[in-house]
Amino acid sequence: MDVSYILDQLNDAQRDAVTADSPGTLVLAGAGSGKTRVLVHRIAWKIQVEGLSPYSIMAVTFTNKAAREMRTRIEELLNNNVQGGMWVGTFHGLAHRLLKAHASEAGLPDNFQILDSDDQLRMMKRIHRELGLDDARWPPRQSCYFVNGHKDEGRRSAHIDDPGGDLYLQTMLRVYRRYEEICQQQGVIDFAELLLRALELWRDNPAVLSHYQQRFKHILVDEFQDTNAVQYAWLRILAGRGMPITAVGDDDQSIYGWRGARIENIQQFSKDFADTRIIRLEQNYRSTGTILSAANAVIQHNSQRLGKELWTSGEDGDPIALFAGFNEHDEARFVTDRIEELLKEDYRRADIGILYRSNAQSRVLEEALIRAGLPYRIYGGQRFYDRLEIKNALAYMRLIALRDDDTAVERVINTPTRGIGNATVETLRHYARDHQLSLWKAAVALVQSGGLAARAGNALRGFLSLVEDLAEKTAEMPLDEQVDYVLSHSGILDFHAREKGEKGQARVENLQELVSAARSFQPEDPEEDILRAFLDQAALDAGDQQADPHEDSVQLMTLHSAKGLEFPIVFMVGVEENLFPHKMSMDDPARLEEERRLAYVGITRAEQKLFLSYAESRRLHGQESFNSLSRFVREIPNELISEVRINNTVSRPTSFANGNLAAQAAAANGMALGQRVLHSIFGAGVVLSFEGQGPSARVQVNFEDEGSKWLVLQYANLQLL
DNA sequence: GAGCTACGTTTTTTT
DNA sequence: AACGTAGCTC
Repeated sequence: MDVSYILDQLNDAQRDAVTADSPGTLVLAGAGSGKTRVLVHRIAWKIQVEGLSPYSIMAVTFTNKAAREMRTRIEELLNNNVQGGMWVGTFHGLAHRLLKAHASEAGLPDNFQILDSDDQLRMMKRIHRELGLDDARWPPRQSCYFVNGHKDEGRRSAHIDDPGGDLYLQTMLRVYRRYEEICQQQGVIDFAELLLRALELWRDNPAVLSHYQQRFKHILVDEFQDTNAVQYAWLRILAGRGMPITAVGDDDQSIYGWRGARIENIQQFSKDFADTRIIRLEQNYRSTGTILSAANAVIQHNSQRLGKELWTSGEDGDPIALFAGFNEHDEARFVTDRIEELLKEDYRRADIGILYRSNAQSRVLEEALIRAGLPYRIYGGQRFYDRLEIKNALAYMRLIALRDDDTAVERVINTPTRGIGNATVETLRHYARDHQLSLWKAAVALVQSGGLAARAGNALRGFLSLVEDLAEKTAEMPLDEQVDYVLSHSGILDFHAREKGEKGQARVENLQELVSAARSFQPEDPEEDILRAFLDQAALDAGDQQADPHEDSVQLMTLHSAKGLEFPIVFMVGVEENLFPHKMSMDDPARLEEERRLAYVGITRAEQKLFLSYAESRRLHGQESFNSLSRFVREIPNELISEVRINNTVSRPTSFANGNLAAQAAAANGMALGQRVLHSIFGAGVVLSFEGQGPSARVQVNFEDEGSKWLVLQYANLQLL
């Protein structure tokens, strides 16, 4: 068979990585070095050349998007559907699949449900109330961090040492225990639990483990630097007896340490998996030589690296542009001005990415883009399935599937309002706690025993029969009709329609969108209960975060969400000390290195042109701060950078450290930045910037009607207002 | 049950 | 600054 198509068009290192037959293979894939390509071609190689059955291959990713992309590209390359039976999915997705197949061995009910982060937080709030913890002193969110943090490290409450007299640990431990108890009682599991249970399933059931050890002949793991302790242990236990494993990752792009990812895993790999071969992909096909030199220079300042240097056979390209704005508005205006120029040069809006460290920075940029009439799209933000109205609707669906789901009961027992007030719910909670029952069972018991006032009892009975009725009437319906029926008969649709303003309208539209989602939903396994599959998907899949890719628009996102993407033009904004690196990360060397990796990720997103900008003064969270240029920019060699001046001429930077020079110069000339002034011809405006002194002193004024202009102070005759 | 006010929060995000 | 939430009142 001719398999040259698998190796054609690959460079030597890529070819090595695709064909390596070592038991352990660690591919250190630099940014833009063709990582996904190598993974996909390696799978094709295993199937077509080594003769592995797709059934015996497992490929793990972190996001559903990455999993989908891998599937599609395998399909394209192999030109048919030979991937049937292959396990391709996220860690969470595969763990879920495993637990469904072995629910009883894993100690779960057959119809267990997934608790997403929002559900988890609500559950935690209930536990705090039950344990009499004051939310002000004990924030429920912190308890979630505590529980998740320990689960990510593989520790259950029973594994945590006696905290002795430490009140904080004592309390957290009580919360953790109770949380575990309640989840078990209700048959719900959170995201971290999904992974931990899957690990324990294999650890404690040798027969189950051995089944999968015999089945799989090769494991491939994407973004290995993002694995946490439990994911790593899960892979180790499966591959334990010499199953070949390929890990692909980049230690320089590890940016999720704060949520449990352990960069050490990639360093540990060659020690834990026998005869590991390390292959480096260093040739970059994305960026210009200048951009790569900058990226290499920055990342070199990190210790603890496996070592890698990106190179390209392409052009050096343009220097990196650096702009110092007077404040964040000035910075935003620079960005939109530049975008308008670029659009005249044949770039499309979608070619442009604006990257920032924190979400709060987007607002000013958005305002500037709107003012300039530039369509934009923000990545990330709230998931479709996290919206209030959608969660309400899904809560009814969840109750149809599993009545014991307390989170769902709490959410909709009085939504829409049906006269079940707080007092009734509180009685219910007590009864449930005292009798170790779910809220649903407690409600049934209370209604039957008549232990409630007549009005409350009737209202509660109404809720119970509503849910029973929904379940009964929709049992035989196709999924979308079922959703539609639930929306209208639960009263949720009317409830949200009655909300005033555009909010209600938007919510109704989202609910209608939920019906369409149900209509086009295709379960992976047609045998499975479709409602359950739909609910699982809602919990595990973020849905399409980037709505409508058809409209040509500028792309805004955090540096974190930019990982894996690329743009011909990149603006990295807010490159200031305290913001980037973020001040929360500055005193810990390890976290500072993670910030630097984030800078590396940002720089390497750019294909042709990279713009860096910062604001000498920035208002954030209502606080004005004056920050100097980010150390990461100072780590880029000067000759790669050209400083952009406000009048759009370009020159070499004189000094980087002059954070507030303009303000000082202005003050020396009796002006202040931000000062309102009047010009005899141009009218009123605000002083934006200042430079020079004596007869050459120039001032930049943003006039209300004329826009911003540089004027020689001596001749401008400005009147202070 | 709606509307008001006071208060807390605000790094990064997936599953 | 801006937004969400909790708790209060009518």
